[in-house]
Amino acid sequence: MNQTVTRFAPSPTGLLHAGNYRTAVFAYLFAKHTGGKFIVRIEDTDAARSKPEYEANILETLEWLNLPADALYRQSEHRIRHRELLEKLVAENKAYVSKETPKNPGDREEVIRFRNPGGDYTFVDVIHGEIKTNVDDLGDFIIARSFDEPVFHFAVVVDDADEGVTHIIRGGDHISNTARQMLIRSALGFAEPLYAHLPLIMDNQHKKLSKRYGAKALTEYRDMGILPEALLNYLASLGWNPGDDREYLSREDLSEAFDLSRVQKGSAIFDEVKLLSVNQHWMRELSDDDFAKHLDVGRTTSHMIIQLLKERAKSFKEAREMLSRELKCLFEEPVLDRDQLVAKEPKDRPDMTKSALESLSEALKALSGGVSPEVVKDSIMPLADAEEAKGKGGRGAVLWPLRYALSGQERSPDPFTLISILGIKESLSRIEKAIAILS
RNA sequence: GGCCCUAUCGUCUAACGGUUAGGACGGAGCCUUCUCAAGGCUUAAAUCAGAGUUCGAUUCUCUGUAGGGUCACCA
Repeated sequence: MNQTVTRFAPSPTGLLHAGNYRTAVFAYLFAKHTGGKFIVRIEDTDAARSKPEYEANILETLEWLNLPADALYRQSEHRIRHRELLEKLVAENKAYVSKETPKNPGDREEVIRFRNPGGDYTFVDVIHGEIKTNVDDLGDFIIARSFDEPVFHFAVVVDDADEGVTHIIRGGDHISNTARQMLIRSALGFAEPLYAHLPLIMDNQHKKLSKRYGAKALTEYRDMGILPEALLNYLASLGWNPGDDREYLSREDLSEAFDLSRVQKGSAIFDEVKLLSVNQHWMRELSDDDFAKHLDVGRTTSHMIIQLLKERAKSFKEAREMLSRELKCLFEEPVLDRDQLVAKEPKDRPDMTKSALESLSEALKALSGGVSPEVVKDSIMPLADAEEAKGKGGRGAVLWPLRYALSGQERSPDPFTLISILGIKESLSRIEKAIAILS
């Protein structure tokens, strides 16, 4: 029968954070799961604070997350309708124009107040069950600053009804707004929608995520190289689970499995460490081509280098940093330090390190062209094992100088992989230079 | 402070009223290993407290406690 309609209704008064978009994710997934529509409505009734660049950022982020809206509205486009209904309420004596003494700059001398009948009200929240409130101390609250300037509570009710929203999925911080919106709704004679108030997302101080306390704009996550799949997956897992042990769900998996009945009641803390680990998972799912595209560095990156990055990096930002730090030696010749080059065991025997490098060099000369790490390993390990058998310094007596000669780094990928990536010729040249230092 | 919401490992969470309370991230240890990373194995870690209902409560009820949200001519 009637199709579900959900909406995401952000106000363009700042950059939005994970908490905001988590509600968008849930509203979107619920709509998709039920074969319904997902509406985005920009709540720009506060002309003074609304900014076009914030609206642009919201739309850009939604596109990046790939949460396409079936319809896009701006609340300001509905002024005429709002005015019409405001006048209707006043004509019916359900609201009235009230003389005021302005308290703050910008306050009007005349506003429109709702005639509050008072009493107890109960509504059924899809997630929390029955929630009851007493509406007496709300008084005759303001619903518009003038006939052309409705206030949030009024505009939301009208727009949700006009746009046919069936499920109002929003943050739990709106629970206390629900009663007054129900009052307006029923005065207007609109049908009652279903409410689903999501648990809030908290920062590590256990406070509601907010711009003020440093919550990141979602675009910052994009800029640090988090994949939209990862953010979507992680956001969906905050306050919801698929009912089985799956941790990594694609957009399709999520739309398929998402249901309001498994939404958590308690708030959740946003954990960037876990987000990073989810991101690593999705980075590894990428093809080499897509990985290189996201990596977005000038140089070409081979399959093997991408493998190294997939093993290590949890974000593309981190991957780029690795390319200019521990993996730098793949692209430029390292500067070697003599003391570092000499094997730790046996101690202070540069002569032995030198002869080890010389035998390695000989062994490598037997190879040519493109060699896999396995081939390199096969030709080199016997030398290392022989050293170990002699009991002088173990494999490290051979492998450490080798790896250091190639990388100039205390930490790096293993020497077999390095040789395979660098090629025999370049590797031999680096080993020669290391031998020269020891001579 | 009033009103409202919530309560399982550090974090995200699972568990028809009956489980050795499970998984994931993070931590620790071991294996692998010249280093780093990855991988494999193992491990520590939780039902907020107190009553009640019940043969039996993580689960239902009440009280307390704690945390959070909200109290605008913002949304």
